Amino acid sequence: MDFVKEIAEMLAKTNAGLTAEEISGMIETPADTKNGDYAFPCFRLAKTLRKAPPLIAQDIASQLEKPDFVSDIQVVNAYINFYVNKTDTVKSIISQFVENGAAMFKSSIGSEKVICIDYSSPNIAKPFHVGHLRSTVIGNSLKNIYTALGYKVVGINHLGDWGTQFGKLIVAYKLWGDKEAVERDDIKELSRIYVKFHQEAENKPELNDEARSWLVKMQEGDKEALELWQWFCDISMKEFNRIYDRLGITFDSYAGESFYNDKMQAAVEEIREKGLLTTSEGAQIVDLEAYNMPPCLILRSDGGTLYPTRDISAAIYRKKTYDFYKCLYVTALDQNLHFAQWFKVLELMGYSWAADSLVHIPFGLVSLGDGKLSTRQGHVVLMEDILNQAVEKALHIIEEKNPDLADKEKVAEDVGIGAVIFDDMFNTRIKNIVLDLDRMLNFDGETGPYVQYTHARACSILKRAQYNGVSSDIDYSLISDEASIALAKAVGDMGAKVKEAADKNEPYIISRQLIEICKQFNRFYNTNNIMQSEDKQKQARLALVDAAAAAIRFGLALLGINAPESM
RNA sequence: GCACCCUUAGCUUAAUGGAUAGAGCAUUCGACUCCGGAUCGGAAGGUGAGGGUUCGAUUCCCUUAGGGUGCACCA
Repeated sequence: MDFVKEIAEMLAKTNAGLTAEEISGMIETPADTKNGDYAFPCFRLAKTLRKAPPLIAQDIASQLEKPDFVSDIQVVNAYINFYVNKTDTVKSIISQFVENGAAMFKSSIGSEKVICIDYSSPNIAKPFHVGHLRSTVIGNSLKNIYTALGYKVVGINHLGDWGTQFGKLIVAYKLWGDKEAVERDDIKELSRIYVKFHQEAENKPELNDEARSWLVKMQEGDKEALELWQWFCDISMKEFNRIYDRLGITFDSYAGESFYNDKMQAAVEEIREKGLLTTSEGAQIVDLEAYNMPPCLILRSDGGTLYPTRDISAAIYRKKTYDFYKCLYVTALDQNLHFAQWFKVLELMGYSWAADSLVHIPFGLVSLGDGKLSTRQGHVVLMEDILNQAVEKALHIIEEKNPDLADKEKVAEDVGIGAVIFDDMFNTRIKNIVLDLDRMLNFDGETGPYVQYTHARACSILKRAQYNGVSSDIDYSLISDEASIALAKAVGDMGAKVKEAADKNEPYIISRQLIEICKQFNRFYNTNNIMQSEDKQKQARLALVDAAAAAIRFGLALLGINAPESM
């Protein structure tokens, strides 16, 4: 039963002068349950009804006839507060779970519309460092969230597999590289010589010229250049895949920058044909002064392509290939201007879809506290090191608290990595993050391990009770204490939170709801002894535990975090 | 210089324009002879500044201070 709808229809019959839909949008859920389950604020009616809001509330309330599912209606100042019967609240949630299982948190509102999500997109031949974590996990979570809402999602890893860094790398490899060392230490060795290149190039600018000429050779299809390029790509992908495997992340497309090499010319021609291209300081640009933005550079003065050229080509290609409803770009906030510029260029090209279907999903900067991460200066923290430390700590805690646990390594992996992922998506994306290992590896309070622990507890009860599925005849009236009701409501809210997370493109909405469910579960757990309750009541409580565990598992899965049954 | 983002408790932060600004960490006091103490309960600690719009502003607008970022041939 949709309580909001029922209440709205009831209110629409009074002299409030609003339709049920309008009222529906005005109904609030009070932060404090003392104020009821639903509330209707009457402030806005003051203008049309020409009366003080508290009097309006009194007046409207007096016209209401209390339906069965409402236990009480109270007027507090300008609010009309509705209290839903506890049994009806619990029943409406658990019966949904009995009927649909975790599918109750999903939806089909996406109706199979296609959403492309461009995320992770690391640069080949550079180490996968903590700076790549955010795009990777946020993008992956959005993919899961949209999928749960019935969208068809295409996850795209737009690899940085072309460009000047390869020219530099080839020069560096030819000067200081060692095949065996590269094969042994793979990307670390590549990274070492890449950093060395930048150090040496400061005093020997001719190295940069050499790098450019190698890039030209790559573009001309030179055999040696392309073989080295392919080799670097293979080495990098091996490392990236190792990390993606650990994070449980997959992609539907790996079409990166090199994929668009033969597609950019057409895009450039199209921009030129549409009369948008002008020459400035030797380069080909699209002037955006009319939109209060600096010009968008399309071609370098030497004719080379640039970042916007590639993104424009890719967007056109993706629209043609996938006919997306939306295309999301999960990249750092500092690329704001870049996206605004090339989105505008596409719009000026006459692609009307560009304005509302291309969306930049920015997130805040990750720093070490003493400056920006920089591959060139070798100032990085490797993703793998962070993951290893987290897993190591998890294993240590398991040895301490639960030494007899089966599959310790696997569980430590789930918990350690869960902690890192959860920490990254606990707050709004836009916040800058100063890397703080103590915080990331803290397993107490509002953290991933807390959520996993709560889930393990719930599983443990179900296991002890030899619970196998809910029976259909549950006496919902046996669940009536405040903690149980609050837990049921937190579980029941998960579906709406998934929609909210998609609307805002904010996975933290899911993290926060998980914390809410767990908090309520632990409160419920501490105030009700489930195993020792009388049989009928035990059955009802077990159903609630089952629903809570399913909701937690579902939410963690949306974030890309595993939920072990014991830990 | 121009543009974008951020500012809430010692720290990290939440709040579709609504009721007493909600949490976690740290600090401190407590809680199973009982389902997992990676837990739970309590205490203490508050919106950078100034205007405006509104019945009502942490939220919207303007000014201002502090911090971060971007702005031509890197991505």
